[in-house]
Amino acid sequence: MASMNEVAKRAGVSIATVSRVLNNSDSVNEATRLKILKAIKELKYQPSRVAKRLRSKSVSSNLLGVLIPDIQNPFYVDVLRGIEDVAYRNNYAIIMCNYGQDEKKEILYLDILQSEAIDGLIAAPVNENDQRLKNIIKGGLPVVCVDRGLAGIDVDIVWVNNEEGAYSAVSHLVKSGYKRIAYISGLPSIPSSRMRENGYRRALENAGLMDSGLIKYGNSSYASGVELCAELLDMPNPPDAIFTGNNLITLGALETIHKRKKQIPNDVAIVGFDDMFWASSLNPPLTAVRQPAYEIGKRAGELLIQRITDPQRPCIQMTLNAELMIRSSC
Amino acid sequence: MASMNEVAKRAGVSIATVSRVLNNSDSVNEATRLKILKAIKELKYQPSRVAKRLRSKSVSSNLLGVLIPDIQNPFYVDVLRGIEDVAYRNNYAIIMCNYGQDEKKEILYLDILQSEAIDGLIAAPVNENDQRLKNIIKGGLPVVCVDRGLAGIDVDIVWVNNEEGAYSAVSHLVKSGYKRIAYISGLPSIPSSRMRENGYRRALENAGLMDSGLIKYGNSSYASGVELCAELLDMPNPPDAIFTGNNLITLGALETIHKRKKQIPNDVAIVGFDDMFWASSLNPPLTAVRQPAYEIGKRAGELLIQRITDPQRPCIQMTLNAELMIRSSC
DNA sequence: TTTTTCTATGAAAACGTTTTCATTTTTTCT
DNA sequence: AGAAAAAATGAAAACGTTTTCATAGAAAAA
Repeated sequence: MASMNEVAKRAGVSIATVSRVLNNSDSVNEATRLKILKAIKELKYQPSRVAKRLRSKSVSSNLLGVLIPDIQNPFYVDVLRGIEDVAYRNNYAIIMCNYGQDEKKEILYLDILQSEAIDGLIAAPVNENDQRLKNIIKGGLPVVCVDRGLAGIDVDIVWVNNEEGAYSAVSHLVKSGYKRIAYISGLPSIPSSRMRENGYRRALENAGLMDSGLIKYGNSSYASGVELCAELLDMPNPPDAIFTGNNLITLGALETIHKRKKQIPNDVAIVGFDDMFWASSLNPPLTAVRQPAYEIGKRAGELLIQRITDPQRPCIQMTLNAELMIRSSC
Repeated sequence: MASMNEVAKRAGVSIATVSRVLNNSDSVNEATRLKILKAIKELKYQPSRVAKRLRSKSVSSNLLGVLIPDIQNPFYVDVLRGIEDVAYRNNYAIIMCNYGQDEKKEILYLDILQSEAIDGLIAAPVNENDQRLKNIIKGGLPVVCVDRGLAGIDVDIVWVNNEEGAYSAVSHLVKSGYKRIAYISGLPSIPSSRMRENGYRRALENAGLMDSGLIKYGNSSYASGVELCAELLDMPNPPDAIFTGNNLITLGALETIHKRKKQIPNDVAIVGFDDMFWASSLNPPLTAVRQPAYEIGKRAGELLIQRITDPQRPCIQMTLNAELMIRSSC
């Protein structure tokens, strides 16, 4: 790879001038500009983003970090797509960090990201007390949270109204006549799990149907959906409907229900948090709370780039709408 | 962030010595080693991966590129997971590049990756003649291909036997008595699309059932599955079974079939290339050719790290097994 | 014409490492 | 004891940029 030095030599100028035309930061004579451009083309010169990043904290080095708990969850894949679209449009590359809801791994990734001198970070933190991330934010790195907030610190965030989304889903079950409505929760340490539980509780308490014995807490995984759904179905008095706390839990629960040859919604109804684009091809077509995942990612990306260019901008909490997609699983 | 200089000062040594204990590359007195370690701890010093990368081409700077055509395709998500697992275990960070099967975007990402001075690259190239990628390989960057090969150049690759996988799937349809078996292909410029078509043809020719009018070519997307399946169903003499070229096409085709209230497999059977972990919860449980996607990623990651440490190692073509998962969609 | 202001450019420092080379001190060998 | 070898360390260059500072010449103002 040709370096700036070689370009400078070939054009018969100093690297300073080359840098100037590259960033057209300063006045340079048109003739020399052309010479330099020519040399650049001839040498197929590509500036080193690494050197640029090392040299100047001030100027953007065009690297973003994305820290997510579970790439296997289609929700985060869509968020990532949204981020990637805006990143690419702005010539940012993305370091993707999938920490698997493992706090140790999250910390290590945060260290790596700092060490890589990223310009900004989009993160769904392991929980709302994530001290390491808070410190990083205090340290001045532009950060936007997605899906999960951070307690006691001002930070940009893009998410949906989880409580409201859960409330509408469970209310819909209530209206449909279900009486024993269970909730398979994700990790309670994750704020969204608790917000969704709150919505679930509110709906059931309004209807006088609340029964804490019908709440199962898991670790947000597919496997947890499989197992906890089995536990529910094994109860002496099993639920007649299940509200699942996320995508993967939903698919796990479906797996169990089908394995047991139960009919949906006759034997047991199900509505999930998180829609999937193939939800209408599931058996049966799944009723689900749709989060605008792609848009969450896109908005987060936009906010981040804004913050990078203007670190003083006041923080924004952007709450998008969650929408109940009614199909035939309840 | 503390730099090596500050550590050196606090420990009362030169940066050279600090570097030496960090990489324990050279003999250093135990007492000074301890002093330095203490200073590092006190300052919470983290070496800059950027500076490291800039300085030494020779030593690994622990950054990998992953270039994939479509992050929305669950197959690539699993491949990515596999890569990420081994990358993380080896302290590599990953720059994720999702080029959306867009050649321009792929080239731009390749430029960026070079400019970021990555240590190695795992790529599913846009097609087998990808000149830019070939040049990069010739330039000496360690590269491993996944899922898609490269013509006329020796390169590590991990994939499955697409021809064989397709053959077994279509043979199964034949054995089940279907006579008019269609194929919805992905982009023909992608080698795997053609390999799968070859397997499809071989199975049908063996059975004397080949009819080129039953092949539809699309762009590998969900939307293409939706549309081309509709075209097939609209034929005066529609197929009684459909073999779909990938994950997304399968889901798109299912969507169309359901929208038209056709019964699977009575009205039309379907078997897809690419399994999904929720395939048994689809309507009906989907028969599909399973690629060991996670393992493909994992193996590719391992091969890449091997190649980074030993660039001379002869190239390996690793062909994993594709397995037909028989469920009830045919 | 003389002074002042621009315009155009280069030299050199800085970013944070690794690595080579040189030097001093210590150890080991005759 | 003297020579040779080994151990421990530092100075400085290098990686490829950006950016500050200085300066020469040209244009504009006096």
